[in-house]
Amino acid sequence: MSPASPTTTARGTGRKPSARERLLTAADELFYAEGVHTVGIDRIIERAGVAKASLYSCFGSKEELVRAYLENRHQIRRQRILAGLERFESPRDRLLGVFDVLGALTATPGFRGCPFYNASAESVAEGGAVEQVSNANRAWTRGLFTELARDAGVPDPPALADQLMILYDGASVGARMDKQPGAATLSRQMAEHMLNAATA
Amino acid sequence: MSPASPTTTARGTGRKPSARERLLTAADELFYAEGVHTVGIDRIIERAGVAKASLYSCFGSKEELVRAYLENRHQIRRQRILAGLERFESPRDRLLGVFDVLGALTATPGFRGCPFYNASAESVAEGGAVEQVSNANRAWTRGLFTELARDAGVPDPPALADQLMILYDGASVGARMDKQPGAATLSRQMAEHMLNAATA
DNA sequence: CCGAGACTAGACAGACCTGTCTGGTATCGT
DNA sequence: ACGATACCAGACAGGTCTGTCTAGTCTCGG
Repeated sequence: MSPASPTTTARGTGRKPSARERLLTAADELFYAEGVHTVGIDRIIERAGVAKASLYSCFGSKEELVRAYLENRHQIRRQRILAGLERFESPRDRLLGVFDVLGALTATPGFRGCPFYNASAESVAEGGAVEQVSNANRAWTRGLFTELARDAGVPDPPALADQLMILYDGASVGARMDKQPGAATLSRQMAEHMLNAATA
Repeated sequence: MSPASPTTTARGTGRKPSARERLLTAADELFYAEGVHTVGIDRIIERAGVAKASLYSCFGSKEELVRAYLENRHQIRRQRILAGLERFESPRDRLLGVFDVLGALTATPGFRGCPFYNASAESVAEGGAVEQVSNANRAWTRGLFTELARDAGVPDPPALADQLMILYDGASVGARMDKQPGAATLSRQMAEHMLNAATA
């Protein structure tokens, strides 16, 4: 099924971006900015400067391209969060630091909400690629919160993780709909509050 | 969600639902279940048992039909929240009661998240009908929270309203993505917590 | 009875969609 | 030199989309 796919970096170690890489970056920009359903194949291959046959040779179908787009987003977010957490030392700061990263994320120009939720709102298929990757990303985030809560010495880490998920989602939605990144700092304060309540 | 939608220009309001009403209920069901972009005009007129010319005679364009769908949703949600709040007497219970209504909402079969956010995630237009109605609905919800917070004697009502918006959004997203309505009761607990913190 | 308004049925145009296919070009390892 | 591989350019098929248009039916007030 996978046609010998060098997932991230193709051959020449950063020299010329391969068709697959150009396709993926073009898809990332367009899909996130306008939605996976709205953007057609032609728009993507035009921006990537790639022939249509190459797209179908690399990905097989549009749905698989959408899956690759979301998986790429997942990996990037994962790395960004983990990298952002490195500067904190205490488990408590690391837990709250997730909301700092989210705050930086929502403040970037072109922020348009959670790509997984956005794609999910457009998708029709019940168990399709969108739902799979969304669930995986969600499970990872919840697992991270649980782990960080455990490190912070919280008595019931999964319970706090559920609360933090609500704050995380709420901040993401608020930043998109209200077009102001204040929601993230607010949710950070609320997370701190819930953390204090959970440890006390 | 709720059938029996009173439309604005319904003529006799007597017995047979007019073409406009049938159109609106069909659009409501299909748009919410599958997305405003995914569902085409043909699906709607087929379900409504209405000719295509009647649709364009009533609404003029698909975008206006989407606007009517969202405005209808806004009115219904507004009435449902206000009706659900009547049984509470103390301002404090009324404020938290919003999350009870949300909990009942997310527990209904076929719940698929916030219709405004879903439509917004699909829409391309920047200042189109979707964005207008979404902003109106959002402003109303925030205003309601602010008013209820003021009634509850909170020192800074808008600040608490912003926090409650995050919880409200987070519960809506969580209930949709995790397919379980537990997020609403959880967010209610968190709202109670923030309310206590704000009054203290 | 008659005419206006609401409605139905469906063909049609023009655009866009995904996906396939043919054919041509360039680069690279051997 | 030579094949393999990767890639580009674009025509094409078959479908769906919104929106318009013609033509006929039904109902009701005056």
